[in-house]
Amino acid sequence: MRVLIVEDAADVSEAIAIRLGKFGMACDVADTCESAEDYLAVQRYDVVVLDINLPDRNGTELLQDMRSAGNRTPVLMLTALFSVDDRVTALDLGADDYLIKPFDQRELEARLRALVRREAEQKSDVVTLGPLKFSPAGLSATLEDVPLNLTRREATLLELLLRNQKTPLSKKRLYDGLFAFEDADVGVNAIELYIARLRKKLAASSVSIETRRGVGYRICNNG
Amino acid sequence: MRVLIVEDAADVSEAIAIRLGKFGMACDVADTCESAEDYLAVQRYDVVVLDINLPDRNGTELLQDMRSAGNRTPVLMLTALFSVDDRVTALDLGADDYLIKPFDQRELEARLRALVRREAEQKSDVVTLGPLKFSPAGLSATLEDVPLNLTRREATLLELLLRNQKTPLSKKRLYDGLFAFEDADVGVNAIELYIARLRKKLAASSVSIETRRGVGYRICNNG
DNA sequence: GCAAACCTGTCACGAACCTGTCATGAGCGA
DNA sequence: TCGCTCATGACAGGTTCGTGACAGGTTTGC
Repeated sequence: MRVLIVEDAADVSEAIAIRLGKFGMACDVADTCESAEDYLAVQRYDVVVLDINLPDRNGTELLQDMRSAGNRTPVLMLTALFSVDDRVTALDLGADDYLIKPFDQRELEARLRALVRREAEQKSDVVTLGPLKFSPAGLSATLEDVPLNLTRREATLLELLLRNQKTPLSKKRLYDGLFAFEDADVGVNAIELYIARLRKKLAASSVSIETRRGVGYRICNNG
Repeated sequence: MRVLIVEDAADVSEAIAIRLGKFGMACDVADTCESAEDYLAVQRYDVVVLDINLPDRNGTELLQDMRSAGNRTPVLMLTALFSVDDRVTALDLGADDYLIKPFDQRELEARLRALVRREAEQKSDVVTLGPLKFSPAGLSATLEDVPLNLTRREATLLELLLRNQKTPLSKKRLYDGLFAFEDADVGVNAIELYIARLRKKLAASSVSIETRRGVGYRICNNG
């Protein structure tokens, strides 16, 4: 899951990012509306945490721009001053939830999960490919009903591949799904590594990951 | 098991919470419809105990909102004035059970367990895994018919694991099932501790708790 | 009321495992 | 054949997990 945190107080955003990171959420941090727009232009997020008070513009304006541009990503507003008016405005503009500072980190996490869950309720079902079953709920997979022991990264990668069986996924795309910007120094080679590790675990079955040189990877079943 | 108690009489809600707490249920208390909605937005509950008479709105309205928002959490209505009309209304709106004040605490417990059981489609009260039998009513378990001496927390954890044998449960999920919001400062490490303690008690049997690093825990029987 | 027993959760440290880099070699296309 | 992309084993570093010891709190029994 990928989260964009738009917040100018570095200490706050960092605390959030570290904490969410521990629960497997990939966090990017923007400290102005402008940089937030850059992030949003480049990357799809599962949810956005948006402070109202930002140095360059008001967070509600950013929200408004997002919505009028057709961006339906769930947004959680965050602010110290949240009058009833602000709150109504925010919700009317398309915010999905709000939280008043100071807030409890655990509550933030819970609300984010609730938002994402609401969004992902439909696609949380089990994905199947021949003898391979993947359950996003527990990040677990079985091959001919024998559990595969996948690590978190392996599971994420497998999910990406399974959800896009038609088209090969470029290494870039996989990379974006697997790592946040802050993992900036991770080499692209890491993707190859995880593909190799997945292949090893799938070796005994009819499911395989095929390479399209210069294009990407695709998972398929030759059963 | 996680319970939301919506009741404005503090003495009543507190009594319920303390009592249910002793049976390993993590209870959050809301004294208005509004705060109840906040809780519901943030946290998944196994069951809601809902008073009809609340200061801000009628409990049935809250119930109606929940159902129309697609929330299928079992609800037990609670009230002093329960005419047949009220009762019919409540059930029509999607309440799963009702109880007339004053009521016996033990009856409340029993009904809550029944509701949750119905939801989990458990035929019998007792959950079994190989030589391990768990009875939620008394929070007691036996291993090869020898009683295991479980503490409240251990028993709650075991129940969570047993009711979700298919998918590994994340530490976060276990945490949410074990602790209420008011236990806010408990560290995540506590989960590891209780897992260790449970393992010790299960050591002599074929039942074990496996770790999925970075993903969660799962109980299974290697008999 | 008091004391003993027990439950609960923190801390700290070591072990186990995951993660990503590097380096080397294979495979493919031109 | 050359140059590139990809595959994969080995390894270091970091993170997550397991567990013993302990302090504070609660329950139990007297």
